Amino acid sequence: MNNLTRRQSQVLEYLEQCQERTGLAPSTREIQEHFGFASQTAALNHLRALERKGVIRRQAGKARAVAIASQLRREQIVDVPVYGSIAAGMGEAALEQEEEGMVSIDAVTVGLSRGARLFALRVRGDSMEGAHLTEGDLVILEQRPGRSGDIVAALIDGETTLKRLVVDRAGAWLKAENPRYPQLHPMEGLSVQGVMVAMVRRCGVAA
Amino acid sequence: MNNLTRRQSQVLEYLEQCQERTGLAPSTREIQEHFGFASQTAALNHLRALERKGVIRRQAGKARAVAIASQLRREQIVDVPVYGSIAAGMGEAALEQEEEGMVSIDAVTVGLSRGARLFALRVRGDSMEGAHLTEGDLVILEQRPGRSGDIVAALIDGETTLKRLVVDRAGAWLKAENPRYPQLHPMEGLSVQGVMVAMVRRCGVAA
DNA sequence: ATTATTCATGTTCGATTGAACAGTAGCTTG
DNA sequence: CAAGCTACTGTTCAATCGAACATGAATAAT
Repeated sequence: MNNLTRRQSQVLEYLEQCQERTGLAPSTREIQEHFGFASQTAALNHLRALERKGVIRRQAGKARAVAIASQLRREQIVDVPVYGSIAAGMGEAALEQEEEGMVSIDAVTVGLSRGARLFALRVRGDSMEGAHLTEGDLVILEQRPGRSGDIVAALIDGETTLKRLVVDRAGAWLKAENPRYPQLHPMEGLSVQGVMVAMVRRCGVAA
Repeated sequence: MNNLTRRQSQVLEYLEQCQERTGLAPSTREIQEHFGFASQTAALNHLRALERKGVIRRQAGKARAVAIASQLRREQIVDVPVYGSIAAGMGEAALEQEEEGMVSIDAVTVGLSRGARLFALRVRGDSMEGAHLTEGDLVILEQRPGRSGDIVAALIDGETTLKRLVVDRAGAWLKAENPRYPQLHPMEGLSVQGVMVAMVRRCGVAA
């Protein structure tokens, strides 16, 4: 795969750098200037060599028409906003506000359709330990109605928590995946804010 | 944020579409043709409007110099190759071959430095349940020597497994985070293939 | 020794392209 | 009703830019 000459690697690296910084591919003359070539043809030849080796793709005649193959092959990436840990009284409006950061991940590995409204919450406490969720885990949820057995972020009697949703003859209620926590049967109402579709854990110094 | 007119949204959508398909921003004349404008100025004005509203960034005079702001703000994204589940006798060479797919995730949320050599493995079995890892979880590992307490993929007596690394007076050994599994004390040697730095779980129909 | 490849210079050509200028029309706001 | 914004048309200009051609030199492969 890496049968590139030193110069070609340098040019490729410069291309990646440009696209990360400016979102834009450089023109042949910009490449020329960056490497101190006396001729623009030198840059053009390197681009042609990289294209021949399949590392980049170009479109004849068009300006700055350089795309890095590895980034095109990549699956679509979704940006998921992270709202703090689960807070009481979190409504639709509140979701828009308390943005804490972003997670970007490719759509395929988390198995979600583009267009789905997503958000993420950080797990607090150990009430879902039985479902292998622990303090600090980042749960990605989709805003849609939940089915029995789903892990959901739900608003129950004015407070929002992450629990497993159970629907049976007794109606809908929430079950903590930890024997030390009680089942939650709604007094007034239960509204599902989102259904867990994926999870990301970051291991710091110690897991 | 979304104080865009209908046309402006359409143009923005077209820009995103172009960059996803070709990795390239369209020229004003391509925008003109796509929307059936009779004048190229119409496209240019829409770009100017989008820039004024902060949705895109442009560079005066340069061809196709359109970058979508939300994608520039995004953190660097790393591509991690996924090798199947943990197989026996997996060496450096084997790593290069049995590629199964790719995970793309932003570098910040998994907390890893760019340049680190990364790979991912799918967890098989329940020997690490105590560390909240379960069947099907995708563990992201960095190729570097492990420290005591790290969860590592290690080659021990010719077989590779995912376990917690413990280094004490008795030397280095592996500990399963599940009381039903034995501790692994190496007979011949123990070589750490990678240290767990993050984990991604995908929830299918049922979690 | 010959050939191919890489890396480079110097120049020219024509197409692509952003930008500017001069208008027209509809629609909303004060 | 004037002012301002959106949404265009039609035209011109000059800078940008890819591409081609001629040429040369160093290195690796055959």
